[in-house]
Amino acid sequence: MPELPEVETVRRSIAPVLEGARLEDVEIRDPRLVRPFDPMLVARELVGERVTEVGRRGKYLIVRFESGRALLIHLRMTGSLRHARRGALADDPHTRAVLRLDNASDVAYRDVRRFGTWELLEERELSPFLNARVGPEPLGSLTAARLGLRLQGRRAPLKSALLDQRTVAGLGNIYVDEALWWSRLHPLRSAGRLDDDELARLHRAIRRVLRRGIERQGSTLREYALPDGSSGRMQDEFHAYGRGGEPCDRCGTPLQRIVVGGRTTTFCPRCQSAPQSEPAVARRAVVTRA
DNA sequence: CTTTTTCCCTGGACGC
DNA sequence: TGCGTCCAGGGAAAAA
Repeated sequence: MPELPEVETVRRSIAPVLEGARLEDVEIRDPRLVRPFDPMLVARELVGERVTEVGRRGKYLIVRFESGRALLIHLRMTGSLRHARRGALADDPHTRAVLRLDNASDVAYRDVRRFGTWELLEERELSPFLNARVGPEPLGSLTAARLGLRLQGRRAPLKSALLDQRTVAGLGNIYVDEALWWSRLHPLRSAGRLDDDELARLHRAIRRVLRRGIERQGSTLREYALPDGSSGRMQDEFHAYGRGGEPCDRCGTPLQRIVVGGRTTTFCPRCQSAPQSEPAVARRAVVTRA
């Protein structure tokens, strides 16, 4: 599942390919990708554009063009970008769109589950679009105090608040579970009730797991791959995600698997204990044996 | 306003 | 071998 480290890895790999290139042809095979717009019209708008910069905001890839317009690519669950010589990726049944570049190569968009989206925005639309959906960049100027302000007054479970992209940009199920494990915070803690020390731990842990994720070029579980088809290696360093029933790397207690806000959540019931003051929250949780 | 629920989508794993 | 069922989950939209 592409989260901030995966999207940033894709950005870094694909930027040198796209920047300066002109789109000679654009084929949008899956109309769902650009819904509710007409794929033929979107493709026609893109042809002839020259890429000036490939950026990222949260989990959005931002392909900027000379005209000032921008193509926002969201990979959602199983989306990926591949780069190869012309025509090499055309036969893949999961290729949903192809950008033909003027340097004799193609960038193909693959997406098995078709949740991904492409949005072509005018220059003036870009900031409003992103600001309405995405909070501060955790590897940017986010401080523990600012994180505290984002969580202030929120009664939702900490896990749910962190998955909300407006709280902090770019976290998904994997990196939230990892950050909560590192910060020793229970996923069902009320989001607005962390003290300063806990906020500092959480802030540090979020930055730690995201930085490490980028260093390891993301986590490859099934579909995620770099544009050259290679895999990330962060999955080898998971302490919580997907490890229900396995011993905690800190204390040996079996990790527990629960569902929070419809998302599978794995944590250490000993290291990440809920405080006495919030028993009602813990009791409401749906707990299943790992 | 906030929070929760439903829906979208495919393919791999699993039970029989 | 095949079929049915469950599960993975980001985020928009609807419901509460």
